[in-house]
Amino acid sequence: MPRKSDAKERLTDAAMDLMWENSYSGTSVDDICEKAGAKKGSFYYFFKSKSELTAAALEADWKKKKADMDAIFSPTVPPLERFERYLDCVYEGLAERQKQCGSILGCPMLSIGSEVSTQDQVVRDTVDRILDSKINYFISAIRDAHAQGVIVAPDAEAKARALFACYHGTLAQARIQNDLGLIRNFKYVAMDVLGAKQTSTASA
Amino acid sequence: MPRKSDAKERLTDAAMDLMWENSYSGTSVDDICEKAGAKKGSFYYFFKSKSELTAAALEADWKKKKADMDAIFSPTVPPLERFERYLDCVYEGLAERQKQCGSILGCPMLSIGSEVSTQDQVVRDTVDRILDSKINYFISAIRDAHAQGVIVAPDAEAKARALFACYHGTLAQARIQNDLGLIRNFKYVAMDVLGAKQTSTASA
DNA sequence: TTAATAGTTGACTGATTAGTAAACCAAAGT
DNA sequence: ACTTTGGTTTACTAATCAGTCAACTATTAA
Repeated sequence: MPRKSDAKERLTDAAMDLMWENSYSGTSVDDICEKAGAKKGSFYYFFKSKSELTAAALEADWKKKKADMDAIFSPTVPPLERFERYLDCVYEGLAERQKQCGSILGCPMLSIGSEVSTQDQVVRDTVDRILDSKINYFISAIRDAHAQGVIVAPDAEAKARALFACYHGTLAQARIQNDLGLIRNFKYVAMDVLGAKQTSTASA
Repeated sequence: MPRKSDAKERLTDAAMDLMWENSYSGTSVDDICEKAGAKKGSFYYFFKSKSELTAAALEADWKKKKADMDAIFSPTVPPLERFERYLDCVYEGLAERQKQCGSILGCPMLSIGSEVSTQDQVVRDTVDRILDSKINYFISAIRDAHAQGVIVAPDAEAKARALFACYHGTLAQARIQNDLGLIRNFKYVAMDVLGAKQTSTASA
């Protein structure tokens, strides 16, 4: 067997990075190749189109994040604390990224998904499926919280969808206004939406 | 004075239409010109760049919508009913548009704003300002509702921001999933987020 | 009627776009 | 040593991109 390469991973990483910061249409194959330190020939050796690379990049990104989510949303941690930890984690990540590029970037899944939804069925389906996986963390945490009587949410799925929407809307606004404070504050908004009595972290 | 033209308006209309359905980067000046029935020379006679045209298009779009919002959020209508009417109106608009192009398009301000935020300061500022105007309708409706004792929201602005985020998040998800039902259902989610006891329209 | 004004047109850059194809190269198995 | 496998590289399309410019034309006020 001949030499093996990590160029494929470098390409998906570069793609995620650029598309997160800019956008799908605003990121060219040449940009991706340059950032990945690969030539265009290599790009099309691994992927048959920009669309397919994007789907692969989103998938790879999710795979990494999923591991963290599994830990954060572990049934061993109290349900409302799962949200607190998750939101802290998101905050940290976005704050870190802001230091590098100067901007709050929001949720790549939502930005990219929203952009391509009318134009690229392959990418859209990928995003759709990933978001669907993601919301399940919310649903079971809410179900557990309800079962433990710490919130009232007979329809856990509906509540999860509301929170999910609120979360994504906040990230989008934080991106537009480049305001990290919106995300910092969201922990309290989330508890309010969930109808939780104030927990360890006090609200304003 | 020589002949006067409506080409400028045709161009901003076409731009909004295309960018709403697709995206900023995904919409070319040539596309806009073709849809508007104008030549590129005319485009650059009226606007000095694609970026400036976009800002003008968003501004013109907002000017039209603002008139409707003023009517819907009139202090003469009961505060919670303002939201119901507004959300019905949004629903109608998106459903209509879906018939034409087959897709739920969400909120153009948010999609475009989110896309260009890291790349185009002129457009970003425009979006930022418009969103800021828009949230004021929410704030005063919530303030009125609180004053009338129909909801409990001592911090009207915070509540408005939460609802605003939830609203935008829902529109974005509806776009990604191409699911009008999310918007249909949002009226009830909104009332829940506001903490309103069930009004005329019953919830699920 | 004429000249200034307001807008239109088409032909043109030069850069960038996604994608292709063939030559090339390095390692590992035989 | 040599061939197969897995990957890289260079050079290339043909289309599209934002933006320019000079020539043209329709209107109207004087």
